[in-house]
Amino acid sequence: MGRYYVTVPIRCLADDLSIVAGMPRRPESAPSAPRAPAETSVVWDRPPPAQRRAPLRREDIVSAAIALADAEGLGAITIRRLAADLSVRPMSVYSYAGISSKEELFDLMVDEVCAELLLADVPPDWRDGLRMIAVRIRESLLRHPWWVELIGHNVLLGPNGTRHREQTLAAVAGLDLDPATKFSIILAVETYVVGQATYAMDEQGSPRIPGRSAEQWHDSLRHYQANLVASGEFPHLAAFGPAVQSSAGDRERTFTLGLDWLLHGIADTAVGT
Amino acid sequence: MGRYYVTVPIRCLADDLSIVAGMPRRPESAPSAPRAPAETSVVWDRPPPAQRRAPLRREDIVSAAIALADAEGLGAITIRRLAADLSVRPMSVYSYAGISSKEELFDLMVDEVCAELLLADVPPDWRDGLRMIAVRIRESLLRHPWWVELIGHNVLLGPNGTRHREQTLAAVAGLDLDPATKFSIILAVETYVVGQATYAMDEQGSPRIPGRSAEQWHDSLRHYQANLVASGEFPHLAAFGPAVQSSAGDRERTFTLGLDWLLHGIADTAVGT
DNA sequence: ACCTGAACACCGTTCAAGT
DNA sequence: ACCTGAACACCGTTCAAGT
Repeated sequence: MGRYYVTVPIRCLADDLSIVAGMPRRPESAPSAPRAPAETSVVWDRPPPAQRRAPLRREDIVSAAIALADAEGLGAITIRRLAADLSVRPMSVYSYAGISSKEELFDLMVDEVCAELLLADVPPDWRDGLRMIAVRIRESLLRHPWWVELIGHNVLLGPNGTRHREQTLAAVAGLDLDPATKFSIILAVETYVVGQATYAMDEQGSPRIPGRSAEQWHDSLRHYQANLVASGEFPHLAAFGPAVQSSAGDRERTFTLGLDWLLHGIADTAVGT
Repeated sequence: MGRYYVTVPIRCLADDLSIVAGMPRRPESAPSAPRAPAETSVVWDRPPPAQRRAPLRREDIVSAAIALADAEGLGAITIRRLAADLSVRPMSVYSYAGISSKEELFDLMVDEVCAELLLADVPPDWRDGLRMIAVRIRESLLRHPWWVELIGHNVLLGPNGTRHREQTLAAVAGLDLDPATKFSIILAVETYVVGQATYAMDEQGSPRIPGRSAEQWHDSLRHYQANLVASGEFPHLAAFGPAVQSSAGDRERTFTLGLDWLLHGIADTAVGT
């Protein structure tokens, strides 16, 4: 909780806080109480009716969903949980967000994150441009790990996703290549980034056995691996030692190395620069 | 249904069929009927009790789960559905598979798929080896699209996953580089493949609006994109035309191109060959 | 001891009823 | 017309009861 808050866009955070701070219309599900229990008290005893909050906007719901997914993972996103966070009934999430399924909420979340990818200026040099875009994507993926899970199923072609694609095309526009090859270049870079982020995910495995913690599970896995290596059937694995798990710094170094290799290969083979 | 059957390993298919062909112990949930309704008929009228099938083995359950996921997607995998397919009660899936959560079933499925990655011989040339491994991973990912969804969360370090890693390490063992760089090379190639497969997934989007088909949804998306392009705000996107969606052949060409770029970059920058 | 029926605490979504 | 309460048809998993 709060782990990613530092890096979440200010706007999202502000929206979310305003929601939390706003007077919830129905803090817990009071069984549709009558307007005012006039018989049981004097008016002065009763607090004034809560300021009827302005109706939820779609962006409020999307921001809250992103904050929830950042903090507790995609699995925590439930229409009912989201509704509770927003002090609203479940079905209101559908009507206020204007979605007709949970999947469409995910679409909105993905496109919102795509806004983080947009550059103020696209560098003139294609390598600088692609590198900058790649780094941006990586940062957003690490900031919103749930995006990795959605990226295969939730297309990136909402308004912000389209703007991002336009910028990526702009980055390679100057190259003297046919469109198909340009497109391959873009895809090669973007898929590389997505793959790196995907692999980075499995560091934070969820527990397999309900009672035990993720930490215990990782210990068991390490133990299992050590036994395998000790069997002697895995000489190359043994040569690498148990230092295979990597720190965040290692992962960034590996990412940069691979990106350089890829860009170098493109420059040398496709572009000829 | 049957869409991937051609490419599913023979063993899986055979296992699954034998299960289907085997006499289901309880075809539909008879409300725990008494052993033999002796009063209503003569023995000769009653069929002999179904041959008590040998207890399910873990591999039967895993094979059935893989076949189900191949045919209907990861979302179709439900303990209850799987139990029904195997003519068994839900809780029996847990006991016979020896799992303590659905997540562990996924772990077993992933490791089973890892067996498809193993090479009979690792080519001596590092580039040949990595290319062959990359192609193998890609083929398995396309054959089992659900694997893409699991790859971030379900570690690849079961018995078969470990064998696969050993082979990948063997492929680069001959290089005169420090272990960390070798590991970066492996990760760069594997993550590239995973990323390519991830992007290939979003061709087959699931429907967003319950009533409508996925086809209708894609049409709407195309229409939306066309409108965006028509607005004139996306000159580079417009220059590419609507031919952005790609055939399977295009995707394979893009994959191969990018893999060549990456391997070339590695050879030129890291290896110096 | 192994296995499992019934129950529990959830889901997303439908739909009829409210305003 | 917009909004939503209650209901429906599911989940994964617990746990006590069966064998």
